[in-house]
Amino acid sequence: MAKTNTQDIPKHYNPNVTEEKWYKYWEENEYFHSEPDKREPYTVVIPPPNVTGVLHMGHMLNNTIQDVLVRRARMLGKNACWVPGTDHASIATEAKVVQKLRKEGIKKSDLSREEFLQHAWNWTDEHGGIILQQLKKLGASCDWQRTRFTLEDDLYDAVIDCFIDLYDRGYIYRGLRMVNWDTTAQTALSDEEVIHKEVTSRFYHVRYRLKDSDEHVVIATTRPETILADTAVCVNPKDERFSHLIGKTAIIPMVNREVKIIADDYVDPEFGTGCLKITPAHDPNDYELGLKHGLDVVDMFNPDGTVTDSIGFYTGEDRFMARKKIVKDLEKEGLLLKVEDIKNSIGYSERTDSVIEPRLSLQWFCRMDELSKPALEHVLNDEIKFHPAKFKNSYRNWMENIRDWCISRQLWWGQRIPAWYYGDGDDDYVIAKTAGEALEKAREKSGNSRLDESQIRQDEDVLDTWFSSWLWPITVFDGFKDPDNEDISYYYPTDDLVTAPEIMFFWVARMIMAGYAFRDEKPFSNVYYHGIVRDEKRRKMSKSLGNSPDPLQLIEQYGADGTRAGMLFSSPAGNDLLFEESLCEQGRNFSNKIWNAYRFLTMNMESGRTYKPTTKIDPENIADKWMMGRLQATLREMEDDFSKYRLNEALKKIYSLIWDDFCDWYIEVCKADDYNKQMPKENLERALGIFELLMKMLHPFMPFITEEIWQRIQERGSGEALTVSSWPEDTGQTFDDSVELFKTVQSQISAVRNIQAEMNLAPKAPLTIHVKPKNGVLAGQLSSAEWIYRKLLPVEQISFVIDAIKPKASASAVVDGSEIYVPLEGLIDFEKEKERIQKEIGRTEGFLKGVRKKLANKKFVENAPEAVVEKERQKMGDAETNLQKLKAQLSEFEN
RNA sequence: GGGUUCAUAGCUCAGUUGGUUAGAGCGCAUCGUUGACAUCGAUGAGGUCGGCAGUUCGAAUCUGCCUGAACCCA
Repeated sequence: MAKTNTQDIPKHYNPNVTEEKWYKYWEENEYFHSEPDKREPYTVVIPPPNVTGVLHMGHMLNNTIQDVLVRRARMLGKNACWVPGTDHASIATEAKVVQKLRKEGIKKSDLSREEFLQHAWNWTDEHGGIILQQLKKLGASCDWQRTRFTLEDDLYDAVIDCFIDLYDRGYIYRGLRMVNWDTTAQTALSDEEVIHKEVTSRFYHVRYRLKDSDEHVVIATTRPETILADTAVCVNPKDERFSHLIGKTAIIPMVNREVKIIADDYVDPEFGTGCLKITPAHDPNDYELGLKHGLDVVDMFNPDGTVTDSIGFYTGEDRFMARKKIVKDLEKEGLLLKVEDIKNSIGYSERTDSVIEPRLSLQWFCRMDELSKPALEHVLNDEIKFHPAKFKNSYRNWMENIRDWCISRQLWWGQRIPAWYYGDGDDDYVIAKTAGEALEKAREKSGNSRLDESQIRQDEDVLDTWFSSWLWPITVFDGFKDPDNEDISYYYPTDDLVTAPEIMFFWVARMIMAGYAFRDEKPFSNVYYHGIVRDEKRRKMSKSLGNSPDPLQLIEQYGADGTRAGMLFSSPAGNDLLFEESLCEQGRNFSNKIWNAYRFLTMNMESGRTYKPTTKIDPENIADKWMMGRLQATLREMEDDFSKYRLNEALKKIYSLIWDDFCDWYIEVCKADDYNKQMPKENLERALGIFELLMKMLHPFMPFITEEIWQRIQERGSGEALTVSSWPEDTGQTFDDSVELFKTVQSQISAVRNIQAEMNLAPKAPLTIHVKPKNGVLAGQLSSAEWIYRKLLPVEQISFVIDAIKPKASASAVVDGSEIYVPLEGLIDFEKEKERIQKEIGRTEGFLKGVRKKLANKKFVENAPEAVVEKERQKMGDAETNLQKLKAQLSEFEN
């Protein structure tokens, strides 16, 4: 039963108290916890945020969307399970720990692996997972009992098992390759972790002398320091300028190394000087050429990007300092001929932002050719659907040109590669889960049965974090440890994955590969890509730019509901979101509107009485039927929007239904006739019943205020929270006739209001209104709706007479064939009124012109479908009637 | 260089298979607080749908070219 007459409801809604209260209540009642049962499952795994991370705007958007989907599924009666968790983010976390230790005066190199990991775990235990607590503030309805971490024991083991399995299947190999080297983190990176940026560089033209000749060649390079590691000069064989030089010997400046001038089609004669310096150790293309032509490889950099002592110049200098120095030295020797600006693309580390150094090194790779096949096929055939579908194109493009994945990282924070070495040969290793197993295998492979544990050593490196994240939909349900367990059998494949397009390759593609590789099944059915949150200048919001508001502060200021609504208002699937705080303000205002609608209803309750909300509408009341018809129509439209992941559209519809229809019209017509009286009890109970349905429809978007109102409307037991209630039923009712009639009444009332505004009438000045309906049927219907006019306009007198005559001094309007006269004796400004009507005539004539032109076109009448032509005729007829009436009204003033 | 996407009101965006006088929110303008809400209400002014051709009875919507922007991959 509804509580009665709550006088103490404040004028403004305060979300802070409510939100904390209800989140606690939901958690205590374990509404978000899921266990397998007979219901249909609905499963979402969270894109695990970085364990060291804090909530930023992107997380907020991402998790709001997931929460909307999950909450709606729960209300639809599905067994909703949203699994939260974090990943260990090896590079980022290790960098943070190293930095922290440095502040304490401890160098990583002074610590053993075990000691360092202890520090890292301490750090993680202390600071990690803050972000999960922050998600609660947002209202995220995750099953917290299922929280996982990619580096916890079970998930660690799964990654090792996965590595061993793929190795046994021939997908993993170790090889010397040119990799992307991050000199700050001092580790290899995958291609996906490199960000290419267009920059302006200096292009240095340098002269190389030729041996036993007065001639020379000129090369052009953006990296003059690597001259010291050159092992050839290359020209295009078709380039006549240089054909006589092929086979001759050039002398590398500074180091005076003698190198051959070779020929290869790879060289573009148009680019630079047409002579290319070849540095196989420090450029991927040069490396390929080196292999082809059997060139020496001279490595001149240490892992940290400083020059090695084997070169003899600039020893220990950073690569960029070495560049400055060699430029000076070359200039001194007269070998630097020219410097120009050039635009080129440079790779930067995604994590440390340092310039990637192509580096030849021995790394572990995962072959992608086979794994990618089913992953591509099942996206192209919509077994896994992308929303919006346009992302299938870039997915396909990437998949078809996929290259092997460098999975080893020269770090300690992560799953250690289960490779064990027993000798110095390239092949002297075994893959094993434990040292014991490794020893056994090593003895067998080496044929040396006397090998002991001290003679084998495990690979020092760990695996790429994404090599654990790609298993996430499987490992969160322990699908590796126990492939047939109840959880994974029930929840897998999951339903929806919500993420940003920027990690399609990092994660989505690889999860799909893992799904088919390890369970022969997709990991999820739908991928919903949302946009990137940008500021008003279209810049991506980031901490370093300082252009991102603090999400928690937004929640503090506008409420989680307001903030969620603000984010969703402008986030169509796949499009970037230009975030403005005013959107959250709009969300907050909406909360307040709802609050006050409820406040108003309670003010109409008599103390001591009980009110039973009902959804049974009064069949005699067109406003009731209209409201219910609108509600049912919106329900169906939202259904359609959800099926297309158009969450912002669904939100806008329920927003408009509550604000425009329910508050501005329905509650208004429910009010008592007399301002001093209270709303009739039946009206109030029906309004409350509709209010409850509206709260259900809004709940996935704004969970807190809806729960608050829901709990205020009636006393509820612990199983009756809105969060676990059911989504409104589609009754199939449309009430078409009532909806149409009510809309007619609405437009007539608007027309009168327009007269009030344009004639500068006081809003409450009593009016006499003569309505001249366009036909007798309508006259009867409108008469029965007279009470609505009286509620919404300051009506003194109103009539609905089919042969009404326009009083002399009156303002008038034509609404869809019906006329409205408002006598304004003494108040009317004739010029203004003429202007009003003239404007309307102009509008109607413009419209008529278009329609007539269409109908005058023989080809249109002959070719267009009959229904379309008929519609045009109808429009023409209506417009002609309206126009004629308007002209008659105007002529009244001419006499 | 290869690929993808986009261009609609001052701003942010809808406009789903071609038939609307092209819609919404914010912003703007005018008016309005004795009781639901000024975090509000009423009313209104803003667009030759980037440009040029074409297909069609009919184009914001389809095709081509041009201009401008963004993203991804090398």
